[in-house]
Amino acid sequence: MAERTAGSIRARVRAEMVEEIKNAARRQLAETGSDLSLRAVAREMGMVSSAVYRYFASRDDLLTALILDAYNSLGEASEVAGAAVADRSDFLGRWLAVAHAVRDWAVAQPHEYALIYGSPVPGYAAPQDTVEPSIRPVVVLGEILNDAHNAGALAGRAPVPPPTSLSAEVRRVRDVVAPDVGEEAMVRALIAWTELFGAVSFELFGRFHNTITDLATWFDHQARIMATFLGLSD
Amino acid sequence: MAERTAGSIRARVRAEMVEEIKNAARRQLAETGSDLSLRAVAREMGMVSSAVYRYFASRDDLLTALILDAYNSLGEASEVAGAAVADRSDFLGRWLAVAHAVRDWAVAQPHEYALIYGSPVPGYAAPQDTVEPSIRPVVVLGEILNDAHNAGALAGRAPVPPPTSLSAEVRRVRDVVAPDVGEEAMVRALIAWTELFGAVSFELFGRFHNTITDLATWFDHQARIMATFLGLSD
DNA sequence: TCTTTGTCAAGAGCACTGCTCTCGAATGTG
DNA sequence: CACATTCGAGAGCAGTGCTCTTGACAAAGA
Repeated sequence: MAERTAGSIRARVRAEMVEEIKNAARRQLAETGSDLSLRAVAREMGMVSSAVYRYFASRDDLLTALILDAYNSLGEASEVAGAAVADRSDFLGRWLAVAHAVRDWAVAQPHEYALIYGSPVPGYAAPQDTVEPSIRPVVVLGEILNDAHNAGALAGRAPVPPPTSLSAEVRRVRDVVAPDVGEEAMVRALIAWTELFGAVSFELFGRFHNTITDLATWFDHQARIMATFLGLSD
Repeated sequence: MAERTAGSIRARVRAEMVEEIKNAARRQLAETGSDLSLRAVAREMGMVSSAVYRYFASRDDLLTALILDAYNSLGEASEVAGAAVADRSDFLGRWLAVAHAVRDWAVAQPHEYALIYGSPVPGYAAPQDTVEPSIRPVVVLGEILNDAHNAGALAGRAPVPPPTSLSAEVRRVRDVVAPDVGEEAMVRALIAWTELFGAVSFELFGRFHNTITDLATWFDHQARIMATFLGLSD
């Protein structure tokens, strides 16, 4: 059995090695465009391919590690951006900050975004570990909504109650993410979340090619309109 | 030079062969999950791998053919669904019909949906030929919007004009897709389009796993709310 | 009818991939 | 110091996309 003593030198070197391999993999992913070759990673590190298997049991394992890192990186970016807005009652500002943070992160590392929000990799099943980090941006958005509601700043729109078969599930999400808001607001939030990531995906995957070129301005405009839809504006 | 006489026997056999290969590829794509192997396709057809290259110059070529077919298949499904609504002035009904057609198509052939709306394939650049078939669903949606506008059924919402740097591009899209509507309505349409495909992607790529289970009902509910957002509902 | 011409499938082969196994060498711990 | 563990290297297997050559076959021309 491996001892893996916490502070041991071996363990530290090993951790560094793992980090280096992941970095090389990320670099390769960015260069070749979503095509990750274990052998090429090994080559770049000046080692033989079989040596990499000392650190990752399989290519999928390495990919999973990258995916987890990406989720956490995006999650942290969202949280930082959301917390950076000084005026906590500027709910529109907070929403825009987080939305832009998500887009900026995705534009900066498109391949990692594709890794977590593109089509799932063949044969790859997301382990349970990815669930918690994957909802971090959603939690941030939920907090804003909840705060706005409690401040009475969530404009009441004509309520369209979800059909009974959905009601329970929507409420369960609500309880986790924005416990104080109504069902109907939670539905709108889910829609806004869908639209946000739809917009980022469309931009990154070239869906707006030759249609809209000033993508940053478009994203901002569209995020503001979605804020109104949410009931957040002014 | 190849003669390729239109009705020649050789040409007909060849066309059938191409179709058979594509079908085998689609079948394999559905089974293995987005992992297309030319050799496996050849194996399934009882021929050797090199023979396939008589019909497709490369694996990417075969993939491109599948992508083009998928675009046209989805486009036709949208058009048929849109045309099937007898009451042409039931704009909400028409919108819902097309939206559901898109989702139904995607759910029925998830791998082909992933092919065209997932992360772009490594190193693969969409040829110009894919542009026209890829906007067919958008054209259908634009028509509904245009008809609704001309019938005075497009509820006027507080106009949020796009910033000047976007205005020209939005108007250019408008002129192609729904020439009679205002800029602000066109923006809402683009957002609704984004949300629609975001919703389908979220469902197919498992983003709602363990969150919302009655996905068909959710999609319908959410499409109705987006219709209100568009200004379509009654 | 015989010959030419183009098309086709097959097979071998190249460079690449993920992955396994074995074998020495280096290394930290008792 | 000796032992046990960990590591990197190398060979090797089965798979991949793709190329090139070879021989069979069928459609058109003399």
